[in-house]
Amino acid sequence: MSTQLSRKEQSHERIVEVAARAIRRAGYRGVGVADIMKEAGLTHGGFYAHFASREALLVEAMQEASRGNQAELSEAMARRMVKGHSRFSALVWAYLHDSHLIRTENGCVVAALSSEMTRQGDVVHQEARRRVTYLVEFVRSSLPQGVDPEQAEVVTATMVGALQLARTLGGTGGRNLLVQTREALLQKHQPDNPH
Amino acid sequence: MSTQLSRKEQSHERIVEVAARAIRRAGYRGVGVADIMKEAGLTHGGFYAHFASREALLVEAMQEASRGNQAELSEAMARRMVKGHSRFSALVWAYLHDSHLIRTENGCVVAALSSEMTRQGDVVHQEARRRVTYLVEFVRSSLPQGVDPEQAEVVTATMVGALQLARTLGGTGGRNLLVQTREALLQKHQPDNPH
DNA sequence: TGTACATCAGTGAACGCGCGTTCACTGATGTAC
DNA sequence: TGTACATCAGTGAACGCGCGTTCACTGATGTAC
Repeated sequence: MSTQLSRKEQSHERIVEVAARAIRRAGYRGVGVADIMKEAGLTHGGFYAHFASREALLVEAMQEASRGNQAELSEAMARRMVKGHSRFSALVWAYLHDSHLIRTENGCVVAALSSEMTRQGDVVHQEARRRVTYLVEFVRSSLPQGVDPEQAEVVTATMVGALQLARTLGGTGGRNLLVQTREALLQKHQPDNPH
Repeated sequence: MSTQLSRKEQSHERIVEVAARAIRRAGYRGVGVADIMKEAGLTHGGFYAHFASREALLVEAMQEASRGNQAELSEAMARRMVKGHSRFSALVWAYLHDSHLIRTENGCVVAALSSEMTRQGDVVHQEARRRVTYLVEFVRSSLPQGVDPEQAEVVTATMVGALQLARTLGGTGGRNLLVQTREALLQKHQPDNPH
């Protein structure tokens, strides 16, 4: 597994990781070729030895962001499940945690970009569809037993929407919105067991 | 009420109406000074006789978009209420109607822009907060009697999120997501009366 | 072990284009007498 | 009613800047013998 990465592969990975953060912090438009390369410790001229176009980077950045966030979510959920939370409760608390109000660059790529997704070129939009589907399936796999699996779409929409509205409101209003959303989701899908 | 508008005021209104559609179709970045002026039948040079800056136009465009969409929503709801729908059912059907999957330029400005709102300058972000609050209050005023008014935030988040995910998915997947969201909202908040 | 050459990753200047903003000017409308 | 002038809305050229993309070149690493 300890695959040796060539110098070029290391650079490539570094660029994608930087872009995966930038795309969630600043949106599609906030990802500039020169800025990304600079933050990765390189100069912009070398970019096209790594990617066919800026769009190609955006696609890789979305994949990397999704992968990274999924890993963080899973870890945070595992910590909560150890403490007795159900998988669903752990998901709701991890996804709608107050920390995501400010630190968007490590957060959910769908929540960070959803209203811009339909305005991108074909390849980016197609990757966006995959990221949405992936998130919905992750939510589905975390629903409590006995809950209709078709609820996954609605739960996902609620969490994504709540995060966005809370971020826009910010401050107390934003935190309150998260509180209410967590309570509503947990009450609806496991009313007897708050954990 | 039939206020006579001066020639300049008429132009101003036309520009804002064009921008209110453009901002929902193409996002903040999709609103270019030259394009908007052209679509309003003017040339770009005259822009700064109407607005202090592009940002000032964005603020007015958001207000106009919100006002216009609110009017359309209310009309659509009234038509459904005449047919026996409850106010809440009418809201859910009007807001999550399939037609909003494609025609975004007349749709909800919050759904069209939410993931970009936090990345705008202060004045635009501030107006965005107002638009979110306004939408939440509209939803609150449409909740069925007996439902906790604090559910307004969650319902709004669900509707906004669902519209965005459905738009990204598009086609059958998008329409299915809307169907499931409508059913879930109606079942949760008025389980006995499907209307 | 050392030398000559090829390959490779990255550099930095330059190009072209779009876009927000400015400004001197024009043509139409309104006003004074 | 007509003439002279002022005001006003809009025009279009130009400026400056950012940004995606290209390309000739450099310096380091790897390879052949």
